[in-house]
Amino acid sequence: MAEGREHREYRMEELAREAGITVRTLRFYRERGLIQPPRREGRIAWYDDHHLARLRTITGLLDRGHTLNGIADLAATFDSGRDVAEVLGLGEPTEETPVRLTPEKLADYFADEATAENLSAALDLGYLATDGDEIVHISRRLLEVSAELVREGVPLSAVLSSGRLVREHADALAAHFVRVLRTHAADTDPDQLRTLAHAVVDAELSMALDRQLRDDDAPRPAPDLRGQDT
DNA sequence: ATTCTTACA
DNA sequence: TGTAAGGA
Repeated sequence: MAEGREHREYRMEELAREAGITVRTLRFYRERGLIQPPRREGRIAWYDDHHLARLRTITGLLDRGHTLNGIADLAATFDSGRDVAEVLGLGEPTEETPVRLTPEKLADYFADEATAENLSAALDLGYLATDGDEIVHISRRLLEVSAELVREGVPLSAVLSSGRLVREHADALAAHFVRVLRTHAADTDPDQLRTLAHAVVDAELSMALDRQLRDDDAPRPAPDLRGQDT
């Protein structure tokens, strides 16, 4: 019979055996903060599937050449990350599809750019969230684009900074569209607003890119993007 | 006697 | 990271 993913608990020796490490190594990892403290019942330490998944992740990253200290940084980053339910809320009406990733897959996307600092920034931006020992990226599109930019040589830190900037402007634009709708057409279906706003921004961005790419030898200040309301 | 920690190699 | 010694 195959072992279903149960919620059983393990004592040190059993957990270590399942994870393919020694008990000494297990304690070593715990001292370095690579795994969270076990549930303590008097003298004995109880570990669960959560810890087991983490241990397998650690050995996987170790095999990929990551250093223990590096993994410790990643672990700290993930443990400090908010939970997915918190970020995704109760089914927000976004068109973006989340992507579930293992830490290894994330390393595949960004290679050595997947530093603790960058991951921390991505968590802060809300791009990434932790769900158990897995990671969730809130938008497959943003994930793919980010990976592509990194492949093109853009540092991930710069990609994330750009994301933060775009986020601010997008927030301003969205706030403006909503304000206009509520002021002049309060009865309009919000879904129509999405479509119209998308079209406006897409067209304007397209033309803006044309302008920026064309006269790059004619120095010209960037157009100001500020919501000047009452 | 068992389970885990401390300390040392 | 292994192991011996010791607390609970």
